Amino acid sequence: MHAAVLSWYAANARELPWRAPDRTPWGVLVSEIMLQQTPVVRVQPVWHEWLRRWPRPADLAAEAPGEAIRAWGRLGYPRRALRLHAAATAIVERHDGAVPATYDELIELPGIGDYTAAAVASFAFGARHPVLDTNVRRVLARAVAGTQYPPTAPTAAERRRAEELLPDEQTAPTWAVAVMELGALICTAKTPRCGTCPIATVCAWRLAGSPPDDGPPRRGQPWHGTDRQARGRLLAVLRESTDPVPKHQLDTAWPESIQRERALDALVADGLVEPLDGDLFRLPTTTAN
DNA sequence: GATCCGTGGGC
DNA sequence: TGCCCAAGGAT
Repeated sequence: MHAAVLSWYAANARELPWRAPDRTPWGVLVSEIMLQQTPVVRVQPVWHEWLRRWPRPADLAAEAPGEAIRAWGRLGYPRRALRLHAAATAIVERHDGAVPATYDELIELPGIGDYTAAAVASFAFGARHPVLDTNVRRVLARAVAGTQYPPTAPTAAERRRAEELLPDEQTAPTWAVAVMELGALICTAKTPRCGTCPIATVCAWRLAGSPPDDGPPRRGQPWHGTDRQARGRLLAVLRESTDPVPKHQLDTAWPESIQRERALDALVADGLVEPLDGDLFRLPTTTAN
């Protein structure tokens, strides 16, 4: 299975800037945060702008956190921008401005969990570490476990599987990115392209006749009318303005007042919005808390 | 462990 | 047309 996946990757890998030979660990870290729950096509232009503007962690750390939120644009989940700014600050304070190379150091940074720590250690520093993202989990669920989808949350069995499949340190990072790419391009969630899959002949799910998922139905999250939508509307107004925005202008962004106030309070509590005297609001100029 | 947290494209 | 999904993390 390894040889088939690795040769497929060598022939089919997308050319992405965070995979280029001249990439930096910082560029890899920024890409991993941006790619959390956000498709590659939307990340690319923003990534270029960030790396042009803030080529090193210290460059971002020197900015107001609100600038990170503004430059985040419409990637979604803007808390990621805030945490990336906090991570840059921590990198300057704890690591002399250099992105740390080990999983244990990386996972201590804000906004970096198991996946991102493993991915940065692996892709930026060549470490041997299981990288369990949604793509890898789906590929292993099908190819090895024989199920259409992985469990809702990563399990010990999945980790053991990923560990067992991990090749030597020389190959581990390429293996990780290759399986991810296979999941992204071929072994997709909805309509897998089994006809062009390099491991279709050994895929347990395929060999079992591609049985449908027998787990509980995966529930989609509601959107219209939610606090999340309201927060998005409010923050969009603030991103558009470099000047403080009067509250009555925010009121036009969401019609329902109770929910609007709750969302605005939550944004302030999260440190994404800074309240000023005189019913004015803006993106944060200083770190909250 | 369940919830919450944005956004937009594809089918 | 909605619904599903996209390199998760924090609480």
